[in-house]
Amino acid sequence: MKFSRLFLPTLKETPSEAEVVSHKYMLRAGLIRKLAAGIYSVMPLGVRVLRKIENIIREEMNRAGAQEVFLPSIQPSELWKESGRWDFYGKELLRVTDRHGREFCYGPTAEEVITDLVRNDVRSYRDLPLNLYQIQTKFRDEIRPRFGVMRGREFSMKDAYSFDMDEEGANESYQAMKKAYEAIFRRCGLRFSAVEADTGQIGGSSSHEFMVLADSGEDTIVHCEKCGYAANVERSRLPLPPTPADPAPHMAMEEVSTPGLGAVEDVAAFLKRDSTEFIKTLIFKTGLEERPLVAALCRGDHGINHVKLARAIGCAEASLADEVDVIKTTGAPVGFAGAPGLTIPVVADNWVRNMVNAVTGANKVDMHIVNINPERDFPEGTEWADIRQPIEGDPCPECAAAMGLAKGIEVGHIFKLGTKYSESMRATVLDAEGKEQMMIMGCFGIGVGRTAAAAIEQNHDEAGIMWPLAIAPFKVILLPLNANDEAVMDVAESIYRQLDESGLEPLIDDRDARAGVKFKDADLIGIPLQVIVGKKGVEQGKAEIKIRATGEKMMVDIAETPGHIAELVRKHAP
RNA sequence: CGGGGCGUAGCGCAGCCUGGUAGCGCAUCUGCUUUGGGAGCAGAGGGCCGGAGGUUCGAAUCCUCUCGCCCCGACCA
Repeated sequence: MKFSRLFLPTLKETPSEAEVVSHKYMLRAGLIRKLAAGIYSVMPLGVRVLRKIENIIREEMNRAGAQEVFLPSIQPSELWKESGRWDFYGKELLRVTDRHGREFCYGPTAEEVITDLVRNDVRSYRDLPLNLYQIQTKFRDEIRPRFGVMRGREFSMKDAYSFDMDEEGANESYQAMKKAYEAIFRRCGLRFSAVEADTGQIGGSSSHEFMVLADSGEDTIVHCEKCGYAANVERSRLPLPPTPADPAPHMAMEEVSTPGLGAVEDVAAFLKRDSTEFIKTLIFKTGLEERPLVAALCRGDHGINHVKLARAIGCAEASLADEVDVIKTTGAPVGFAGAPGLTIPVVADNWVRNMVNAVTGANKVDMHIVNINPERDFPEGTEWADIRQPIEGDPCPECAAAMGLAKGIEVGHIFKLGTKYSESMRATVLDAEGKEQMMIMGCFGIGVGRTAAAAIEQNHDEAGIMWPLAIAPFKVILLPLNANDEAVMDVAESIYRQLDESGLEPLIDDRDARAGVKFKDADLIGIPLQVIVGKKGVEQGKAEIKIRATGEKMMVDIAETPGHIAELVRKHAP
């Protein structure tokens, strides 16, 4: 491909809307342009990257026995009403009405459509297992799209759905997908972690998220260097705290005045106690009728994880109560709540249980209690659970080694769905005895554009993108520095032809531009290998090869350049 | 949804407070020079100042409404 013919408008300056690196470079390198909030056009260079990723996905999905289909993006409301999600999905579902007044939605996912397809055409256990996937545009009307294609509203996603006769088969399908995903992201050249994840509203027994490790990630994960355990914080398991070998004797509770001090840190400083000796009491709304408000407790230096709490309570979503509810339930303004005397249900984090002579709120303005001992002083019926946010250095649930925290970008998510959709939509097959059985389903997604963005987050420098070879839009860029010098152009073109014939996907910067411009653009768009052809080099029969990611440069004989490139491609291909 | 910010040429911005009919840098086009890290000089094109209404002799500028975009926040007691 000739640079002069390529629709590749690069930008010297970053458009003001971009905040994160991947977004900035995707705009500057001419990969995407914004049309509306969270909606982007993909330009030729961007399309080449997406196709690379898609093809890796296809190869690995096919290898894992899945078959590609292509489902409609516009889906009738009837199916969504049948699954119960027409009402449940809320405002993220973009609803449209056709000229006859029939309701449709733009598919944010395709469980309904695929389940409908399969239930109509699969009748026998002999047809299972079945795994169907597609790469399709999805639309989710996010409250706040941001970071370019990282959290867009319209985006391309690979979604796969597995159908099995029984649990065992479903597990096999799940494991096959997990293996395929690992292969996909490895081949894309990404550093990633498959972490245990929350199943959220979808339910089911297990779920893994594939996280590309990057500081700009929106998700936090805990991971153990020693044994490899890794989980989304929302799903993190924390072991019980060590029992103190020689606990101090329990002293009598006592109220102390803490005028105007509600926050743990302030009270701790005032009482000259460590925040680890505090018990924090938070009031949450549950949305449940039988217990609309719940008190959640954790150690002073810990935090409550809302998702873990919601799971412990058994509600859809737990959010902090407002001031009015706090006063109503505790009798004191925000900052002075404590478990003793509370009449609402109390859920306490496991790490609070064996605290001794701790400090907590007294449910009175400007008062705290010292020497509280949970087993002795907490209300009858207090529930104990793992509801807190992990912190750096927490022990691993598998091997007890200290764990670390990291930020990640969720590029893939795999779920065991169980019979959620096969039940609501009556997707059954006949087993060997001729009895109807619910199909056991799984679903598996990969964000294609997000994978590209994540690759940039992980592979860039001040000059621009450094594409991993496997997903680079071109593998090599030729930079003839003197477009007017026939000898230089001849050499560059001859190398270009040879690379092209070897399938090495070269791009040649044939523009009549200054060397600096070509270097800057080449670095920005991040082609992994650069071949620099200059006047002096040509006179000596040499060309220069530069590896974008490392900056490594080497002078090679012109005749041997294509061979060298081929060798480098072979060596650096993951 | 709440809060903050911004809409002026393809991109980055100034002008607005204190109304007088739009400017800078980059990019684009032409010519000459230059040519291994975003060249220099000379010239040129390109904007109903997001939109609507109002105030005024006169509005990018003041007022009202509206649309769009970006960022922050779901309260850690």
